Amino acid sequence: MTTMIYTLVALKGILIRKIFAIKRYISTHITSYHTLDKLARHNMKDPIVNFLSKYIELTNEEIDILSNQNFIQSYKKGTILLSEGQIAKECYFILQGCVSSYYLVNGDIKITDFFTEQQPITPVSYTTKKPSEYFLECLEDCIISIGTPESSAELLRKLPRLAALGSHIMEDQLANQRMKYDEFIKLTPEERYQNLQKTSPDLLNRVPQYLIASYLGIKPESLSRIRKRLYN
Amino acid sequence: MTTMIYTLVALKGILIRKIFAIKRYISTHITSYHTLDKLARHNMKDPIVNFLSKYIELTNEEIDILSNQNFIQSYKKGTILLSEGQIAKECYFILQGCVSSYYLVNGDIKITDFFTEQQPITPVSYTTKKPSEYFLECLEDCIISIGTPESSAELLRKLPRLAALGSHIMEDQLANQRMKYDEFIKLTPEERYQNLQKTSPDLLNRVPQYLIASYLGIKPESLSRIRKRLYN
DNA sequence: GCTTTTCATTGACCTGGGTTAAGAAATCAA
DNA sequence: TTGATTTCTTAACCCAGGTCAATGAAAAGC
Repeated sequence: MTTMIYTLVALKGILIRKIFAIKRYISTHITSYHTLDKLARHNMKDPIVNFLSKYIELTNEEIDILSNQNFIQSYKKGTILLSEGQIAKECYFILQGCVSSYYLVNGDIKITDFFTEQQPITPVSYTTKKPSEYFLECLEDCIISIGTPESSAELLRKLPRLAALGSHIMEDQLANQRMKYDEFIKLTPEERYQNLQKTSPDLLNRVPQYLIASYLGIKPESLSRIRKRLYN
Repeated sequence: MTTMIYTLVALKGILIRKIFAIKRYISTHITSYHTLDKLARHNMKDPIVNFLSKYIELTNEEIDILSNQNFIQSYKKGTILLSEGQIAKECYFILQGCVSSYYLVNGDIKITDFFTEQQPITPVSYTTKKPSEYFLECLEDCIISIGTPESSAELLRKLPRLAALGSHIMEDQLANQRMKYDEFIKLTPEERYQNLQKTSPDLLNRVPQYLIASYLGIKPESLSRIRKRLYN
């Protein structure tokens, strides 16, 4: 029940119906115009509708309510959204940019996930209220919709129909998590790299290779060798 | 929503209020008395109450309804509950015994999970209605409570209060799955073995070592060497 | 009981990834 | 543009785990 609400938080602030609204926001909050360009390039519009339409159809009224709930933040590349030991007070939905989650074990980084546009991030620490064991860090300048327990409760009060969504989304996340684990078990690092090339080639271009290596469970040098091997 | 119901299926048939009931059942369905002994040894009683009490308190009336819904099956060691390519029509709750889930990749087994007493099994294929990619197999003689979509729907009709449970359980499962993945990423095979010794020493005694090895992501020979290394 | 099959261990050798260190290439800042 | 920093590649060497094969030990079948 709690998580049902919590995952919904991720949806709270997301409704941006026109790209103009985004542009307006950016011009007042962001110095760099890089991000603006990217937004235009990616032809980003109505991210919430895209996301929610996977699960449910929204009435215009509901869309309005959602869009009025927006709390959007922008972060510079390198910003740490959540640190080890800290208790997460927010959850996120990425409108633009890329965020990584990683453990710091014996001084080096172990990437467990990359999150990009239209992905919700619900830190374990957010639901458990215990200190986080991992970090969340912006790998690019980001525009992110923020959710809190209060805001999600309020949203649920206004749109009780969304309650059913929570478990749908949870279901998807569980399936994803299972797939990730199973794939990791089944494949060699080399196969995992090839898999990544197929499933998310974009990541390989926007994320530094040494982070990709970490994500694949190997060292950057090994990834170099694998790439060399594959190109022959 | 669907999974909320589906996970509940796992709870459907579980209510066995007295060990006598189990014994009665066993004596009519199982030839070997091994299992009976084990039940007595493990002091097994009210498994459903144990399990559900983690999430909710049940009234006597509810307990009665649950116990009337029981559909319990026994399986011989080696029985395959679900095969690759098959669409799962049931989900399970283990009353007694041990079940493994594994992929068959290039002819050899990759264990992803062991399930034992009081654990629910909801195959991915059961929720997605697509052919399963992995197997479920009894590693011991098992007594298992079976759930189906129909039975879960019926149960939910009678005990709508249980609906809230679904997402709780899902939440737990998601957290577990995440932990498993993260641990796999962070630890070496040797560390994973030591971890297993700590967290579930029982498994090491009841499951053959070559399956443990597979679960740890290594070959039996390597596990032998690791054990040798650790004992010096 | 005996036989057969399954499981665990050991040894010799191979291989892919880790480690270290150096240099090249790309990115960033001024 | 230039210099500094970050990221990527290469090479040499090491080591844990994989592979193959042989041997025991333990279970399972009959």
